[in-house]
Amino acid sequence: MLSVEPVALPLGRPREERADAARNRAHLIDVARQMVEELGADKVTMDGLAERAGLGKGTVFRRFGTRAGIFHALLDEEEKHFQQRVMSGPPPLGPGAPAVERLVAFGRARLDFLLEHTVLARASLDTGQPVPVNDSPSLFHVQMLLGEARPDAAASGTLALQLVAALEGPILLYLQASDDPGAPDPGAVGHDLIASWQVLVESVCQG
Amino acid sequence: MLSVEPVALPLGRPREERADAARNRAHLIDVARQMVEELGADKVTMDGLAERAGLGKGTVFRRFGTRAGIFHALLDEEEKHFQQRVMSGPPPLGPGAPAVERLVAFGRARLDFLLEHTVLARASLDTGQPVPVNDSPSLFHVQMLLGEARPDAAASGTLALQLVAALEGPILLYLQASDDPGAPDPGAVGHDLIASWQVLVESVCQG
DNA sequence: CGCCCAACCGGGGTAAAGTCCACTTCCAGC
DNA sequence: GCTGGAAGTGGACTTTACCCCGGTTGGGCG
Repeated sequence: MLSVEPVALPLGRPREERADAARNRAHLIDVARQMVEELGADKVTMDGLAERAGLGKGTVFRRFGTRAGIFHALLDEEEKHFQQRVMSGPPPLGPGAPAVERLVAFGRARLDFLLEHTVLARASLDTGQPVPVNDSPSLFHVQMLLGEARPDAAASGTLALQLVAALEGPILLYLQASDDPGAPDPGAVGHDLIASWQVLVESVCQG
Repeated sequence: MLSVEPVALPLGRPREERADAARNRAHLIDVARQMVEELGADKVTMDGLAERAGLGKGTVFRRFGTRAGIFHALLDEEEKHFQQRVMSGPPPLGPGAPAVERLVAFGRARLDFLLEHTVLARASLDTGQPVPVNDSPSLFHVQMLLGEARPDAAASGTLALQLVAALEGPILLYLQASDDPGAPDPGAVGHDLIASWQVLVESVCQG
């Protein structure tokens, strides 16, 4: 008990990411984005990415854990901008409007976002382990607004989860991103999804 | 132009599945089910299944196309029973009750079903190509009932799609099937999902 | 009953995800 | 600066989904 604890831990975190590691991550993300738009997401391979980035395959896996992790990382950068708009942009998407209006606006924005990034969003899905609900800003946001508009119904949290599923499920799970003629125009489908999202939200909030 | 067409095609289909092929399919499904409950779905391998069934790997792929196809086939058999109950069972799940009540009952039954078959349902998901919406009896059924209860809102079809996503998404996409202690009890979550499904449906149908 | 050919079978081959571990590099504390 | 050890790196290795194609067989038809 005579020894002193080495107290001075700079942050609560175990450790910061090392400088070279951060540099490699940034570079990998760069190269990955480039490869996605050049070859399509399904042609992006771990070996390919490693080679083109001039790094070892082990490095790629250490940074992203899994193939889906790469696309998740790419999507995350876009998501940051999106979150920015939601949290501190102008109403009704940002704060300052009634909860119901914000929910409707959020749905519209979210659908636009997903439609624009369908490929990444789907590729970032990892069969095997589910989407971590805990750190989903979407769920958090919907839960909050719903708690404001319908405190009773929002209590258990599952309603918010179902609403998020209603919002994201059609694009992540069901809809084809098909290019073949005769397929429904994605723009039109997006429009319809926005309209029925509004019906859904206004109904639930006693519109 | 003198030759006569060989008209007598017994069915509109190109051809029936050959007898030995059908036998092999049945056998494979049998062995697969056995392996799933013995080893868990993620330990079921194409080679393993082939070997244990005493067949070639090529045969397995020819029959099921893809790894996910196996689980899809397994799930399909259960799904048949489920559909049976929905289409011709006693009300309110079967016909004979008002549309809203049938929707609520359908949600409850569907959630029970998915909770019971979570592993298969998730394993049958194929990253790469989305769930085919066209031949989804669930969507068809919800669309029908919704058209009965809210013809105006159901018109575009997207609302039904979103409701199905609200029903299946939480289990297929978001919820952990985790066994670790401290995790939410799946039974309790199921109960909550059923309750908020009811809120959702009754709201949309002007409850 | 035997012919014929499309459907079917088998299993070796390929590609890509993910694991492992010996080696290298960063950086906090002296 | 120097140094100890934690963090990071590379690439061979393993595993597995999925492709391919030469050989086999079921079953409609003459």
